[in-house]
Amino acid sequence: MASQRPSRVEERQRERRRAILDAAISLFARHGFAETGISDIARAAGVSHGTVFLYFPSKDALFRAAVLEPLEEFADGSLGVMDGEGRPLERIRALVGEQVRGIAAERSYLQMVQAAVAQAQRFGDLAEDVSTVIDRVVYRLSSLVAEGMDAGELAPGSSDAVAASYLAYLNGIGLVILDRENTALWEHLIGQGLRLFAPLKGDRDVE
Amino acid sequence: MASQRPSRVEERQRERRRAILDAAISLFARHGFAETGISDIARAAGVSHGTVFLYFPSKDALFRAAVLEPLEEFADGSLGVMDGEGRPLERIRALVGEQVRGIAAERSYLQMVQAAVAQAQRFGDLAEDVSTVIDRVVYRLSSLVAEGMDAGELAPGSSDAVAASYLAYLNGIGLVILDRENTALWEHLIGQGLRLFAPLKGDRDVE
Amino acid sequence: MASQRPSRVEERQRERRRAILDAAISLFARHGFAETGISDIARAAGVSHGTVFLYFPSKDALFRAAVLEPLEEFADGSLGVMDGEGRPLERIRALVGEQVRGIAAERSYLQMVQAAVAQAQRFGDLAEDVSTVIDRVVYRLSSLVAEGMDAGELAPGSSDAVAASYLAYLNGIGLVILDRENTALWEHLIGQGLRLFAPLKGDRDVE
Amino acid sequence: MASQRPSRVEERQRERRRAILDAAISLFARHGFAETGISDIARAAGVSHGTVFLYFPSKDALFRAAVLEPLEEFADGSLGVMDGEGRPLERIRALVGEQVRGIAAERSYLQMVQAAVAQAQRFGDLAEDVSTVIDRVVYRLSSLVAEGMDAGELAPGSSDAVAASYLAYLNGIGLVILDRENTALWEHLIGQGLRLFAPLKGDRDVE
DNA sequence: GATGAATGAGCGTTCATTCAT
DNA sequence: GATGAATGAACGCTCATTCAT
Repeated sequence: MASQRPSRVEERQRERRRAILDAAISLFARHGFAETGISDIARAAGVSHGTVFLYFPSKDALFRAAVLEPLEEFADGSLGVMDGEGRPLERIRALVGEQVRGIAAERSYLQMVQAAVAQAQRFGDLAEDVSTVIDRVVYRLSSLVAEGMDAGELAPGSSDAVAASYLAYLNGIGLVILDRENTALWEHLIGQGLRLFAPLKGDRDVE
Repeated sequence: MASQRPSRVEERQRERRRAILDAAISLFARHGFAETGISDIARAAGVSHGTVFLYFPSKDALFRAAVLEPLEEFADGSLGVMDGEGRPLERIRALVGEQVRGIAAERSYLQMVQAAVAQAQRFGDLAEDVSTVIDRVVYRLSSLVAEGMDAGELAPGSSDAVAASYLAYLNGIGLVILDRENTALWEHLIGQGLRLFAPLKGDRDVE
Repeated sequence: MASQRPSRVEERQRERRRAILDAAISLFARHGFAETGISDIARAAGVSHGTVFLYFPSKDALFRAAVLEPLEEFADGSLGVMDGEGRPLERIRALVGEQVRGIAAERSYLQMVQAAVAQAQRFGDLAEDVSTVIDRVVYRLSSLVAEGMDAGELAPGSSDAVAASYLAYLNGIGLVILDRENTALWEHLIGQGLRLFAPLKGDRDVE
Repeated sequence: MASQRPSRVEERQRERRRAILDAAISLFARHGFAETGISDIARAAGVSHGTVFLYFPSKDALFRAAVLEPLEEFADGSLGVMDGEGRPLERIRALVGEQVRGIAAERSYLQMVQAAVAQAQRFGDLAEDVSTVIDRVVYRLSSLVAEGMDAGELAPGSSDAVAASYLAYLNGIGLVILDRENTALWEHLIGQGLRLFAPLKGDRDVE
């Protein structure tokens, strides 16, 4: 069947789509939607600007894909960590450490997502779709937090609020802490992130 | 003297400038810089588009004012609370409560500031000026936190990291918590914000 | 009668009109019609831009006056020389010497007149009026040349063509000889101008 | 090879460039730089106004080309005649006859060149480039005149001044003699032009 | 009479999108 | 499928002109 072994043509097409999308993510993120031209993206992807429209029906659709695809990868990665092994607090520590360290490199991408959400009307369902993806992560995190509370590893409280506040914190540091090189600071920020989960004394072997 | 009582003309001009600036803040914040036309702002302010250029020399300058002027008000308010009376933790509690409750209404404004900072090159000194204003607040907060640590009200640690993480958190919840109506959640978010300061047991009479 | 002794107000008004017109001549000549703003003229004349419209009904009308008034002075001066005393060739020599030396300073004014004539449709009757003034000079010069021919001072021929060619030459050197400082060249240009009149041998005591 | 025979596309592009440039020359010359809109040129050339910017990067660049390209053709033609065969005076006669007859059709083009030179600061190097092209012609003419003087065909004097005065005269008649139809006058103007070279008696078989 | 704030038509230029090749 | 020439809507900004003060 054609669907089983992708022909060389299909492969080439996937590559081109990927090249265009990667260029779009990088440029939209760094310069914003309006300040990025289709021609800039085409040049960065090594195709003619006409070709971009073969793979994406409009600039808006390309932006949509540039926002959603990395977000889904982020969500999948996070769910993977949370579904991993170990006691709840261990998994939370792993999650926070990985995400805080990772977020420092993503300021411009985060900014693009914010812009997309901020202009919900302009970009149609995009904001909703972003929320859906993020909610999946928050929801899973909330249940992990609840587990930790039940196990006596975390101070009791609203697991939903804890999960939401952590996601907000993660975004916040990614967006406003501009000093990317100060690694001591970023290690402190991991500890600060953990404080939002209020781990109980006995477990405090870190920070 | 003429300089003591502003003439009717001067008053009218101040009003118009204000109307234009308010319209600009609202529209830039909701739709972004590039997606907002001078004509849109003029229409919203009830003036002709030519008039906008009587009050601001360019779209960039208007954007600059739209970003900086509210930011300075925010900074002044925050410094006022931190310089108030009471023990350090009391003042921190007052600050967090006020700011978290206030930030819910400012998502789109925050988004505009983020956009300005994200495109530092595009907007020249604006990003720097934003940082300068914010740093004033962070710096003051850091010294207040240090005071609290010394007084034994807060767990010891890096007061700079605490201050920075709180500002990031504040931004983060403003930007990503879209559910503005859920007041129970927002009250929880105040508590979560306080956790970043790690107040010591004895003082925990709230939440 | 009011018309006999101009009141102080009327005098002031004449002065202002003059100041505006002088500024307009200078600026239109140096920068062209479209590149000169009413505000530039007002500033140079020391009045507000609104005042310009009290003295001239429109920018076009101001341009018209800026072109015609100096032209009329030029014509009056030329006619004065031609109506002076002496034999025809003497008067022609005086005219050429004076005009060639004078034209070097008027390049930008000449350019403005050319622009006005070139855009006849745009500036309504202005081109016609310019022609009328110039024709008065050419006509008088032609009759002076005819006199000189009859007197045997100039080679016989079409006095109209001689007069027209001289006026064209005068304009031409004013417009294209950019080297204003080279006085030796300009003295030669006087001699070249006289050649257009073909003075007969016996009279050649100059150059 | 593709490079040998221009493809249909290349041909079409050359045509379009030509159409735009011709329209620009005509309109800039008749209405001036500022008074001519890109849209006017596009309409006259039968393309959309966006297309103009595919062929010329800016209005200024288009103006530059509109001024320089015909000037270079004029210079090449003139040099061709001066480098031709025959004794110096014969070649000068040929040059004057051809150029005077030709200049009658070029008033508006000349006016455009004048405007460009007059606003040297505005148009940057354009004025310089115009001078460079014209100087080539003046320089060659001066050496031809010197040849004629040495050969005893022309009255002795400053060959530079003669060449400069002739070029000025040519410009002058092109600009100020508006009566394009009066062919008798134009024939006289050829004779007047020759007078600037002061051909010596023996050769005077014309006029 | 003199001012300058206000207007809005019009400009040069960009760029997403279409389509003939 | 891939290209890039062509289009035209939309933008920021200027400035002649009007008119309330």
